[in-house]
Parts: sequence; C-alpha cells; structure tokens
Amino acid sequence: MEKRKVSDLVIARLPVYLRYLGRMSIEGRQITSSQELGEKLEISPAQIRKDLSQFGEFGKQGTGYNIDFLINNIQTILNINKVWDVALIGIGDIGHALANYKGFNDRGFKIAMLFDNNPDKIGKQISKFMIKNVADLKKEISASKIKIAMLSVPSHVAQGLADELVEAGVKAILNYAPTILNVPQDVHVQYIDPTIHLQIMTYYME
Amino acid sequence: MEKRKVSDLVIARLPVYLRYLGRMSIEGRQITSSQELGEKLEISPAQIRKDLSQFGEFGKQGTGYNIDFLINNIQTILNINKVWDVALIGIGDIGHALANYKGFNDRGFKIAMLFDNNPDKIGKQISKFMIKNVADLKKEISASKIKIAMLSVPSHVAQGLADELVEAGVKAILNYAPTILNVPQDVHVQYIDPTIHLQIMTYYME
DNA sequence: TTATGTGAAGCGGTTCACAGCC
DNA sequence: GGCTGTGAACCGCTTCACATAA
Repeated sequence: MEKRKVSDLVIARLPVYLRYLGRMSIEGRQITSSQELGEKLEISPAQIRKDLSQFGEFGKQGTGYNIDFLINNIQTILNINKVWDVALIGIGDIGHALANYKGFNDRGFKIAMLFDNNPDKIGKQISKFMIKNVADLKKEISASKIKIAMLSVPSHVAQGLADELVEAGVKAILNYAPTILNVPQDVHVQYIDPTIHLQIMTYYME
Repeated sequence: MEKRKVSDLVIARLPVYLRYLGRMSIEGRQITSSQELGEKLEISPAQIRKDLSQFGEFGKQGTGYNIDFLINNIQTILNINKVWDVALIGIGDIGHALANYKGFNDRGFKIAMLFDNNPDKIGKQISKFMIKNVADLKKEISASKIKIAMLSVPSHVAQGLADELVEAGVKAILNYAPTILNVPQDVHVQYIDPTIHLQIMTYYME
C-alpha cells in the first residue's frame, strides 16, 4: 500500500472527523453526510468530501456515508486500528493528569510506562503503573519497543530527554514543554502549550 | 487604531515568535535576525519578515531585530501588555494541573477564579483560590468581568457550560473537552485534545 | 431526487529576489 | 556588506459546479 502525498492539513482534520463520527456511532446513528458533518464541525462539505476522496470512495451517492464504515476507514488511514503504547515522561501535575486521562481509551492509545527523576515518586504507583527512574529511560523504552512518548517536563530538560527518546527508537513525541524540539526528520513532534492558544485569542479581543 | 485584516495563520505564529524571543531576552541577548529565528523555529526567514511587516517596521536593515523592542511590539499586537484574568471550570486532574501551571505567569494570564460542581471540592483552596460552586458561575463571572475561561470538564457538560460562559460575557474559551463548541461569532474558542495530536503523528508511522 | 467524487477555477499563503536602508 | 521590507511569482489549499451514481 503506497502512500500518496497528502497534505498535513488534511491529515490534521481526519482525527476531528473521527472524533465526531465516534460520537454519532455511540448515539446509534448509521448514516451521515458531508453536509451534516460540515455543519457540526464548521468545515465546508466540499472540503470534507475532498479530504476523504483522497483515500478512497467511502460514500454512496444519493445516500451519504455509513458512519461505522467511515470510522473504520479513517482509523486504518491514521494507523490506529491497533492500540499504541505510549510512554509518559515527567509525573508532575500535567503528567499526573495525563496518566489518569480517560480520553485515550478507544482512540488508539494506552499509556504503558511512566518516568520521573524524583526519588520520592520513583517506585510509586499511578494508574496501574509504577513510576520508573528516568535514568533508565533509554534502556526501558528500547526494550519495550514503545514508539510514542509524551513529554511533560520542565523546558530546560525537554531537549535532553527528547534526544534520549530518539536514541531509544521513539518516533513521535507530544511535547508539553513550551519549547521547540530538535529531532531527526523521521521523528514527529506535536506541541501543546495552552498559553499560545490564549494569546491567539486575545489578539481578537479588546 | 484600526485593525487590518491579518490571516489567522499569521496570528497563530506570533505567540511562537514571542515565546522564543522571551527566552533569548532572558539569556541576555539583544539582537536577532529573521535568519536566526527561522532556524530555531523551523519557519522560513521570509515568512517571519513578512509576518512582522504586517504590523510595522520593527527591524533595522543591515542589523536585524532588537529583541526587547520586538517582544514589546508583539505583546501589544496580541493584547497581552496587560494581564488577563482567567476562569477555570472543572477542577479534575486537568483543572488541577492548570491551576498549578507556572507557564501562564509573565505571558499575559493569571488564573483568578476556580469552579467545580463537586460538593467535596467546593470551598477547598487550590493555588491561592477557593473553588466556587459552578452553580454560581454566571453570577460570579459577570460580576468579575472575566473575559477568558478554560473548560476542563467532561464532554457532555461542556456545551452547557460554554453557553453559560457566553451569557456571562466571556469572549474566549480554551476547551479541553474533546468536543466542538457552538458559540456566537464574537466568541473565540481554541481546542486542546492530546489524542488528536497523537493520531496526527501515527498517520506517518508504520 | 439526493449526495458523492472531482476537474477546474479561485483564492490565499509562502517563497523569491531585490530595492532600500543601516 | 548585511539584513529588512515588499511587490511579484509561485504554489497549494479551498471552493465551485456538475457529471455520476444510487
């Protein structure tokens, strides 16, 4: 299955479609349309059709899209048919919240390994898993073959830990530290920084 | 001061510039260039120059940009010269992490009011503030004139609370619930959903 | 009739390349 | 000489509008 070049913008919308389709499915809905999805998600129907059409013909003309069928296909496209194990580095307040977060379940991810550098935390249990010593990060992650990590550590140690993650074979990092990470081309990074979202909004305010 | 129409994409980059400039300033740096910023932020120098030029001429030809001067100007553009009070709705794990988060300080925001619906939590103290009853949300926020809220509540109550926030005069909502909010045109919403970021990355993985 | 899938058109954002200024 | 600011060129994304299929 060769991968045609699809825009990052398209890929970023697929999870949004999927999230809403999942809700519809739970509500027992069977069919939807680009029209309905567009209204709910505030995206043009043409956009949605064009996005989906890049990966196949998932709809039926005159009818619309079968919700469960579409869910299945988007999951396949996004590679989340399987469940990915995720390592969590830094068990402060944010790390704690992520470890307990229910929103990964049934969306393709499971936190499987926790790390911290604080001796008071190492060995403690959170959400079924024992917190490991970050000194063992490289060894443990290499051995476990985990490919995804979430970084919730102070900015000044984020790059160093990202380097270790890369050496351990991690290919995707979700970074909560407010700093840009340098990683090789084949490693993906996404950023979450609430302040940036707030600053975007204040631009439009009085 | 009339506001020319500037693309949302430009606005979304300004906080990223600002974050890095802030770091440089702390390190004692005085001058930078679009070249240097571009390398650090993985954005083309031409893009950075064009973005900034939409708001004024902040640089000196042959020299570059004075960092503190540029910081000041971007802060003014983004409306974060003053400190904005923010209300936090939902003091679960995420709310707790946000209440304790140090990353708002000196970047334009201060959490000033906390709400929850859990009687065990109402009246408790977190991070200098007492948790108020969410039943009083509208009254309290209207009275305080707070314009920004962060929503860290379960999805099924997010829309209802967003409606109340809007009625109370809130103009910006940072939504941690994995659901799209319906709000009037003059109210801004930004979303944080870690699962979506993870799903974007798995697309590119084997 | 209804709603998808899709070339073509339109629009907007990014990059280029250089004039202008320090 | 060096770097910004900026029209112009370029590129890519979004929207349009309709042929197609149910």
